[in-house]
Amino acid sequence: MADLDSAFFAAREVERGASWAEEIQGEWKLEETERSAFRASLVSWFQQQQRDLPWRATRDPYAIWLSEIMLQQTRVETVIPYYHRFLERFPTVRDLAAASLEEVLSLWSGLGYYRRARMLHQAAQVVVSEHEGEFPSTHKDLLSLPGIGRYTAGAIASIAFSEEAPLVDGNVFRIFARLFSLTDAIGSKELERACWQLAASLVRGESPGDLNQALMELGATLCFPKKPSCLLCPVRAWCRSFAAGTQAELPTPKAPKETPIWQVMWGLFVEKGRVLMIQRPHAGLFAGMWEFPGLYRAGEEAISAQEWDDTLAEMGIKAAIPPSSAKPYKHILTHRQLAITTHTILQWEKMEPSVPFRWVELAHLGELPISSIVRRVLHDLAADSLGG
DNA sequence: AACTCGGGGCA
DNA sequence: TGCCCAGAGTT
Repeated sequence: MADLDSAFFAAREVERGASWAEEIQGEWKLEETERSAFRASLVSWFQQQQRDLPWRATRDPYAIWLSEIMLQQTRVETVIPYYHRFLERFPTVRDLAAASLEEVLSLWSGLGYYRRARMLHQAAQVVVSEHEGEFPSTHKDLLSLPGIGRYTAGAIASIAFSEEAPLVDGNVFRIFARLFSLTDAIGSKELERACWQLAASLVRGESPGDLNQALMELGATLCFPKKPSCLLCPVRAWCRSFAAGTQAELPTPKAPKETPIWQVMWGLFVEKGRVLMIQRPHAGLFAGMWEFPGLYRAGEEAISAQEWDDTLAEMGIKAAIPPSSAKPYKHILTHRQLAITTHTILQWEKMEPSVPFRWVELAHLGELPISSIVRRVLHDLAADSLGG
């Protein structure tokens, strides 16, 4: 394949790409002719090859905003069904602002990073109360909304309002690292500064939204983290790491972080086809989401019967029989691993929960804000209850 | 600057 | 299993 690459790729193009990249690395400055040629190649490719994604069929800033919030740290394929459900239920920002937080969290259920849904809801209410329902149209005003940071403001401003606002996401970090052979690690201040500066220098010109989306599209469809498809790349003539054959080694990965193990024990209190659920605090992990009475604790060793009893007693619950029918689950998060044990409990002595609680029918539990792992446990419980 | 915050898809 | 994904807010 390396031979095919070199045969396919003209030496003249390599030299041209290398000199352009050196110039960038030296002074963060490009000749406008080179910049224009790069933009033209990239945007032309994007306009011909772009994927048919739902949020590209609209010019509604509200819909574009919704898609960008959902796409934060979340893959396109995961977002698509959520995007359709949200727009169907909340066609306008006023509909979203008028909804309850619980309903918004319920529709967000399973998508993760639930603070996004809270801030989405808050931002919708700000748009209605302070902007008369008209979505802010400038990068500066967008930044002031909850949940809209540097990237999302750039995305909405450029895509929905054609503002020359730069944007850098995970794709763009990777592309610039390869294009300019930037060896600083992902997550480093040096790489971040360099990439935002490069993005700002490139977004000048016509169709800034297409330029920004083209960069991300390139990362998503060709410039993969592993095994990039350089033969199909519209801008490989400018790619310094392709010329050097080092594209597979970039970007430099960040040092892996530890993911400590947490023990979780949940009691599935079942009565008449219903299960007892409690609501988590409105901040922190799974904020405001519903789950089961129990406890979380850091560490490798299993939760003891004493810890279990004490925790349940504080909640105002006392089981009549010790936990039995233990069922283990493993749930991996970005920054911790949950070793979960569930116990189905059919009898109890005391049931006066001191925290927000509900008895939820196993038959229909789609209305409740729950995490993905809680959904899985409930699904298993329903299957076990109905099956035997 | 480091940490917190989900979940899933893929080699 | 490890990596990483159209990041933002808090400390």
